[in-house]
Amino acid sequence: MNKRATIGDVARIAGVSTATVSRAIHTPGIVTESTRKAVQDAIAETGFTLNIAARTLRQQRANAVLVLVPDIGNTFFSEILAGIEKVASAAGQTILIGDTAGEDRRELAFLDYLINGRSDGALLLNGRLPQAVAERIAARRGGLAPIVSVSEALDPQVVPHVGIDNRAAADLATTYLVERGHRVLCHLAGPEGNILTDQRKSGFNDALDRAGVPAFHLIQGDFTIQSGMAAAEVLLSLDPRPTAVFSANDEMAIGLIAALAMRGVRVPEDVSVIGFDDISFAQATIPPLTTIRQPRLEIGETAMRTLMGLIGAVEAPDGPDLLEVELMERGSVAAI
Amino acid sequence: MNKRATIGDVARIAGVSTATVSRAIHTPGIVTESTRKAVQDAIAETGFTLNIAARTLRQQRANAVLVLVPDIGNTFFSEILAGIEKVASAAGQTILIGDTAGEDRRELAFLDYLINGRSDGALLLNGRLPQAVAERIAARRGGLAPIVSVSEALDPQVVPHVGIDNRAAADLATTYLVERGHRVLCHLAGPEGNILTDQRKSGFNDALDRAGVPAFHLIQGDFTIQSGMAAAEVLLSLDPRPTAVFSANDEMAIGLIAALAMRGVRVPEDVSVIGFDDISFAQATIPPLTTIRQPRLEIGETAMRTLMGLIGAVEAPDGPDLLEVELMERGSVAAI
DNA sequence: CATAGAAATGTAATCCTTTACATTTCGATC
DNA sequence: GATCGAAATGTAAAGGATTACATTTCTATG
Repeated sequence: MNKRATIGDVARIAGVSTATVSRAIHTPGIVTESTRKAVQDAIAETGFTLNIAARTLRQQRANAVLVLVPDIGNTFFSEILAGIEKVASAAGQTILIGDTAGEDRRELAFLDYLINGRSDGALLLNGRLPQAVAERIAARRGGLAPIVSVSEALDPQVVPHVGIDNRAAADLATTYLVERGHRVLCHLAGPEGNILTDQRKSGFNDALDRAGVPAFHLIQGDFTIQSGMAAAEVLLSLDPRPTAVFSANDEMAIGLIAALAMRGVRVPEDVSVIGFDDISFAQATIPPLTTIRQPRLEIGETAMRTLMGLIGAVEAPDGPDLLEVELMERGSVAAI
Repeated sequence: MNKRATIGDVARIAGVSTATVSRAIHTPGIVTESTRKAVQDAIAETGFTLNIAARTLRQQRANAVLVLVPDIGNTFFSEILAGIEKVASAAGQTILIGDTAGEDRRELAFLDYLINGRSDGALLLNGRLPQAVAERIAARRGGLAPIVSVSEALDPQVVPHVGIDNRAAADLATTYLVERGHRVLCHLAGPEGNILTDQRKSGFNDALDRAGVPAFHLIQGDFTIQSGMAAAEVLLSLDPRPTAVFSANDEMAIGLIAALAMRGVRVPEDVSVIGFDDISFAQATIPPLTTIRQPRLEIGETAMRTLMGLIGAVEAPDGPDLLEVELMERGSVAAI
């Protein structure tokens, strides 16, 4: 490949100045038709592409946003990412995906992108904002930091948030079980210290309180298939034995159902299971998993729009930042 | 947030030149101990971070590589990405993940990163190299283009490739079925025109040829859960009815097993199923899925190392570029 | 102590684009 | 055709780091 063409090369060939080339590219409306044509031809001839680094340096704006994901392998995040990308690419923004793998060190390394000019803003799907960054935000004068938390809220919530009402959604799931006659319930919860765990747990409790159902159990998981499988044994040892389980996510529900099947316990005949998220594998369990669907695509889209509003790329959207969930009735819950 | 500190601010405070600051940061060995200390203090005082755009512009190198994924939601890719990231971050390289969503337009937009200076190289997980880019590579004089195809090979293979021997792995899976007495086999294949489909199909055929097993069926899927579910009906209508199915990936196998269960067909008693990939959900099917495990983490690591060799960031690794698979015996295949 | 050579540091050019400001060109109007 | 205002274009500075080359400082040796 030859040396890359610069805007200067294009200018020379088109017989105009570099300023005009830049204008012909970005604001074609303000140059003469013939100039535009000449520049276009010169670009085609040279195969010119804008040097992004030079633009970023000059504009002091990267036109890129960072998306921090705790685990890119978690299918739950993928559709949110799709929503983010959809809005981003339509707005000419690049997204940089950072997989923190749950490590603080990596979180910080990625959030550095905010100050080293690599990105203009960040979307946090990891439910955490390192102390150092939070302080920086607090110290910031004028305007919100260009950060939006998505799906998993922050505590304290120092930046805008887009997601669902987890408490209400958990209440919905639990009430669904209660309405079908279940009186001994179990909640397969997420890891301790996680805000989603707390919110869903509290929705579960609220629903039982309201229904006047006193007996329930809690099993602590960590959102993985494995922990769902491990929960099966605990569940079967419970007394009184629960007739229904509300799992805080689908992965654990899927693991639980598989482990129960291995032990000869039938779902939903012996025990009903309802999940949370509606990941794609939820429809391929045996039986298909009844679960709470999160509007993931929409969450991603809304979050990205909100962030762009913060950055000033577009005016802030006025839609809701808590989106509606949907209960997907499939085959894993039976009435008693 | 105050105006960002530049290397000039640091230099002034430390009482040295910008050149020395740069050296203190990148090659601390060549500055005096006291100078290094002064610079470090000044950096701490100002909260200075390198402006990446300026560095990229000056060095003509982005220290970033593009990873093109057809669908980030596919769990298969996540662990490969983890391997890539592991090697990348250890080498100070940033990875830019591009989800092409199978769209040519997006592929091209992302590959533009190679020429607009946003990335120094690309890892292709999508099995495709747009014609325009292939031509550019062919026209390139001196050295290989900084592109490596991963997992899914290119046709023609114009750049280095890292993955597994798909033909041999499919042969392994099929032979496993034959050895367990199955004589009427079915291959649930991937989408037409996909190189993985062809390679796995040919491994399936080879194994049957060698074993002298003539009867087999082919069902065309598209690697999705849905297509696996749809395959169940076709499978049951086949005559003679296959006793075992080799699915070209786990998603389809999982869909197939679920759909068979709905129809009251038992796995593995009535029909055996073997998958391919060993995604995390493979251990939570009922029964747990016997499958071919790809060393995804290792594939990602090797690919990234190979790419860095091409870029010149490190010397090229001399390891194999076709890695070993492993047959995971679980519960979905029975002997006849 | 003079001096050579090595080590440390400094100076200033360079990477490429955008954009404020200056200048030219054009068309319309009197 | 002179003049004015608008439209189009040009000039050159700025953005922040790296690095080739130049210079200074240090160390060791005769």
